[in-house]
Order: sequence, then structure tokens, then C-alpha cells
Amino acid sequence: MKKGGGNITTLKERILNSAVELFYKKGFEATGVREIAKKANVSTSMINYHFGSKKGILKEIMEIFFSQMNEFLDNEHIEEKDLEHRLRAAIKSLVFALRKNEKMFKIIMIQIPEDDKELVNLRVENLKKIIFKKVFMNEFKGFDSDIRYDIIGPALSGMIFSHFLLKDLIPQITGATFDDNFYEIYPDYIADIYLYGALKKLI
Amino acid sequence: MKKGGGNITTLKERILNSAVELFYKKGFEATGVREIAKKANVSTSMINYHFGSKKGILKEIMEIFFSQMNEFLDNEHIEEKDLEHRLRAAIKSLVFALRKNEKMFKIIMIQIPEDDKELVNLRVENLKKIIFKKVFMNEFKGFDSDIRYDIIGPALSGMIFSHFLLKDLIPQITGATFDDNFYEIYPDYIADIYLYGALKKLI
DNA sequence: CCTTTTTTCAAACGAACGTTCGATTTAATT
DNA sequence: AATTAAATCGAACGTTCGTTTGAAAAAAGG
Repeated sequence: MKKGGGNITTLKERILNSAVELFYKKGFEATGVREIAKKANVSTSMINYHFGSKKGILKEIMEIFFSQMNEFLDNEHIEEKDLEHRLRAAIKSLVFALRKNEKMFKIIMIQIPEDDKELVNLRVENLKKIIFKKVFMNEFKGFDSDIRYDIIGPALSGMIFSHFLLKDLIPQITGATFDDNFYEIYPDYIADIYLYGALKKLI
Repeated sequence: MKKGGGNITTLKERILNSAVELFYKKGFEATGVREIAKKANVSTSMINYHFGSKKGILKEIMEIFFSQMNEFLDNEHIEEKDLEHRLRAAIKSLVFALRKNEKMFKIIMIQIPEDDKELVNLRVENLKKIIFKKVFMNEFKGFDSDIRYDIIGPALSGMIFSHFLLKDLIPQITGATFDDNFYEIYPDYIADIYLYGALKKLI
């Protein structure tokens, strides 16, 4: 029952970790409970016992993910007067937080069964409350009403989200590698592009 | 057998259209062949007869999609000298093309089973050859080697791809609606943000 | 130590899965 | 018109699915 490093990993955690790996790699629907149970070295009925159902794992993943995002993103609500600094700080913490939980993020964004209204609503409400409100909407308050907030906010969220959603695909196309060095510069580079434009970099 | 407007829709096309709708809405794995067959008003064995297998539908979807993308994007290789104009034209045609095939695009990007090497490779090669080479990589040739192409290209692709990948989710969060008016201005707005930065819009 | 509660197991359940099969129907060819 | 080829069907196949069940094991409580 002991795992290296002195940490005790409960059977429930083992199921959860195994599920995250498998859902990330193959998708929720394509992953069977027998496969999760085998990877976690438990019997399949433990999934129902601890999570209520296969879908219950998704619910738990979401609760853990949004709880952690709430924690990471809350730290950044320092009262910066300057939009640029606020945005840079927000981007930095968001990239940091998503990187820490990138498997859960991807699962939540694209593996939630759309016919499960409870899970779908849970996702929307938490995305709204924890990520969008803090990073992509509050930052743009108080500007002109002519501004297309429906484009300008999602443009930034799209840059960042897509990085994590397509993170396994992009290296196959561009040959990029995403190591620690990469993430040292990524947030500010993205912020530069977003705030000042790509031409500033190119010309 | 006749469908309104004089078009003859073959049984094979009916299967394909039904599959696209269902794969888009529920995902590939969560959609069963019986459901596709019922929606197309055929017997399930027709899927195997015409497509070889359930996965054969995905292959056909990819072939159709990339064939159409190749057609739409090819028209934009006019010899513009100016980077800005080239990028604007490329963004415009890409948004137009993706909008026309947005269901197939989403299916291809997130519903291909990762353990099917043939389909995965087919996706990578065609994305590379038809979309990235034409829009996100050729446009940046000839600039400084200091430039992080691994960030600057995917930043633009991410803005646009994520729009279509998350198109059902974003309206639930921001209340945005994506009608024809929206798409009238979207490409140039995105190009503005990308080329000159969001600050230009806000300040 | 005994009793109760909780956890865990393996087997079983009923349903659903994608594919195959042989018969029939339709279309094409001679 | 007869024959051949292609398309279509419904039933069946073997496998897999998520969940339930009762027994056993482990943990907790008095």
C-alpha cells in the first residue's frame, strides 16, 4: 500500500490517477472500467463503490481541478492598476495552473458527455466562475462598449487553451518540444503577442 | 430517395451525414452503429458494406475534409508581397473554410482514436501539408532565427482552432452568438489582434 | 474479544457493441 | 429475357460494457 517517497496512496486515489491517465490518452468513452481497475490494481466494483459510477470519476476530476484552479488563480488578484501588468500576471498564473493540471483540463474540456446535464452545467459554471471571470472577463471591464468582447477575450483564452488541448498534436506537426525552458518564456511571449501584436516580433 | 431541392442523396451519403452529426454531438466512441443506421434509415451492415468498418467512416470524413480544405486554401496563394496582406487573406480563407466544415474539423481534431496509427498519421500529414504549411508556417519564412516559431504560429492557429473546437461551449460562458454578422468581422478582428495586439483595440 | 461497519473481492447480470452471414432485392450486363 | 453482379436486409455471432450482488476480509467501535 506504500508508494515510494513515503506517500500513502489510497485505493481511491489510485483509481483516480489511473482514470486520469487513461481518459487523457484514450478518452472517457473508449476507456473501460476493467482497464482502469487493472491499472489501479483493484476490482472493478471499487469504482462504483468509491465514485458511484464511471461518470462519478469525471465529477470528482472536475471538483479537484476547479478547486486547484481556484487556489492558483486566486493568488493573482493583486490590485494592479495597469491592465498590461494585470494581464501578464493572469496569463502567467493561468499557464502555470493549467500546466500543473493539463490532463484534467483536457479531459474536462473535451471528454464530458454532452448528454449529462449535471456534468455539463458543472463545467460551465466553474469555468465561468473560476477561470473566465478571473482571467478573461474581469480584465476587460471598463472599456469601450464598441469593443467586441466576444472576440477579444476568447482570442486570448483560445491561444492558451489550445496549447494544452492540442499539446500532443502540435509537436507532430511543428517539431516543437515543451520543456521547462519553453515554459519559462511562453507566458510573456504570448502576452507580448496578445498585447502588442505579432508584427512587433517579426519586424 | 429524393431529398428536397432535387438533390439525390445516396444511402452512403446519408450514413456519412448522420455519422458526422452524431460524432460531432456525442463523440465517435459514444456513438453506436445502430444509432447511425437508425438516423440514416438503413441497416447497420450497410456501414460495413460501404465504409468497411465504423472507423472507415472517420477515414472518409478526413478525406472529404482535407480535400475541401485543400481546395479552399489553395485559392489564397496569391503572390502578396506584404506579410500583413498575406496573413489577412490566409486567415479569412481559413475561417471561411473551417466554418463550412466545422463539424468535420472538430471530429478530426478530437475524436480520432489515438491508438489507430493509420488515422492518426493521416491527420498529421494532412494538417501539416494542407493547413499548417499553407497558413501557419509558410507565412513566417525568412524572418529572424531568434523568433519562436513554435509559439508564434500556434498562437494564431490556436486562436482560430479553439474558436471552432469550443464553439458550443463559449456561448454558454460569454453569451456570445456566432451568426453571419459575427463572421463578417471576425477574420479581420482576429487579424488585427494578432498583428497589432489587443492594446490597439482597448486603448 | 466480540460485534458492527466498512471495504474489497470475484462472479454474474442484462444490455450493448461492431461485425459477419446468408437470403433477398435491385441493378447491370449479355 | 436470362444471367451475373452489386446492394440491402435482418438475424446472429462473439465480445465487451457498466453495474449489481453476496461472500469474505479488513477496519472500527464498544
